[in-house]
Amino acid sequence: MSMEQANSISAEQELILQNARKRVIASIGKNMDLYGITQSIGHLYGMLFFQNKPMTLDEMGEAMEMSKTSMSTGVRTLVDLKMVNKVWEKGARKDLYEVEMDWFQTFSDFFSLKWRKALEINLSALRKSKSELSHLLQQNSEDSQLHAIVQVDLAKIDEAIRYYLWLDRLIDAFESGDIFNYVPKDAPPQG
Amino acid sequence: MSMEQANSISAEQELILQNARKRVIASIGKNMDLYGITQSIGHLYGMLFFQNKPMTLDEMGEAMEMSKTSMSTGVRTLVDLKMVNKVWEKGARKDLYEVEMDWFQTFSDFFSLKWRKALEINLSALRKSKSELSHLLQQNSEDSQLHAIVQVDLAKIDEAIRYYLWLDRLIDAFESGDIFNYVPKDAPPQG
DNA sequence: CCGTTTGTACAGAAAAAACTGTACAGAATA
DNA sequence: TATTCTGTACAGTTTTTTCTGTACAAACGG
Repeated sequence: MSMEQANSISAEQELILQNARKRVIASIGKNMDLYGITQSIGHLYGMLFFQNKPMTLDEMGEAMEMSKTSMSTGVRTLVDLKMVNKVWEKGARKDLYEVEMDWFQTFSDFFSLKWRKALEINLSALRKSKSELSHLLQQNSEDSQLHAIVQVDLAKIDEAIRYYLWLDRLIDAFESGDIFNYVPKDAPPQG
Repeated sequence: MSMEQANSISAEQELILQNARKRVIASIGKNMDLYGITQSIGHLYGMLFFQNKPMTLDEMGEAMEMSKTSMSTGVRTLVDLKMVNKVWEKGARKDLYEVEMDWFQTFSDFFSLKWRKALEINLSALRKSKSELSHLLQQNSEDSQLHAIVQVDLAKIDEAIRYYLWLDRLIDAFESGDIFNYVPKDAPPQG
């Protein structure tokens, strides 16, 4: 993988710089699966992270030694996750992309997008099932045998709903930035 | 997938109950990829969730219509994530497993395990690279050309470290339970 | 309006992962 | 100790995902 760099520094210095970058890029790329992202897309992200100017698909393909098609799909995934932004430049023929450098924001956006979506789907299923089971009990209110069985499921469902409502408020705290009132961006002086 | 259930309720009632369960199980299974878990393991988890007693590998295999080998590896993944607990029962020949029903705990454990691990690896890489680049600057303190280039990378690395230190404290808040002081498990009465 | 250029859809190839059956080591039982 | 039983390692198969090259539609330039 070759990177843009003014050749105004010595080859030895360049090597040290590139090694320092490579270590971070590899580390980021490997751990990006937490975001549901492929290792190679994670690598692309890491590479973009150290780029000091927006990049085109062709440039990415060259840097990653991969096809432009892969860069297109990869960068779209990153844009969807708001980890990378499309940049507008006057009279630019090609699309340009750069990473969102505010990682606090990236973290919040990721949770808003992915976790909230999962939460909503699960909550919806839980409520629908809860409703059905409640109905079942209502319509057989004298059947204590049935009651005993269904009540166990209902209790589990209620507890699950309780958890998801909490998760919803947690994500709210991320979205609003309130979380930084509780856990400040910078550690308060210890004492 | 067949489930244990005393046949003390009518077939019609049984059907309603099973459908209510299936909906929730399918929903949970689908969204479990956020935990880096395969859909079928997610399905296994959901199935276990509605089981009212600990289960053996053979029972799981029958319920999931899958091989015991898959159950073995699947349940181990879930145990590693602390989503499922191994249960000891007097004189039981086979291993027994049941889901951890405290989802607040499950959430915290997941972040402790996965996110903290990623955090530590990345932080380590960042610090190593930071150290190397700082050295490089120190040893060429008069080279303003080099300084300009490396300083940009160092600024990015410092900001990334700042983010990870915050994430570390956030996970601390999950682990200690402090997070529930900020975002209570139950919504306070609105007003 | 015609000729380029750019990003992506799509189909096929390559790579990775999930799943299974067999075989076996270690634990439990007698 | 011998016997039975349970969980998992491993190799092979199937399924899924990733990646690429080609082809083309939309955008842009002249």
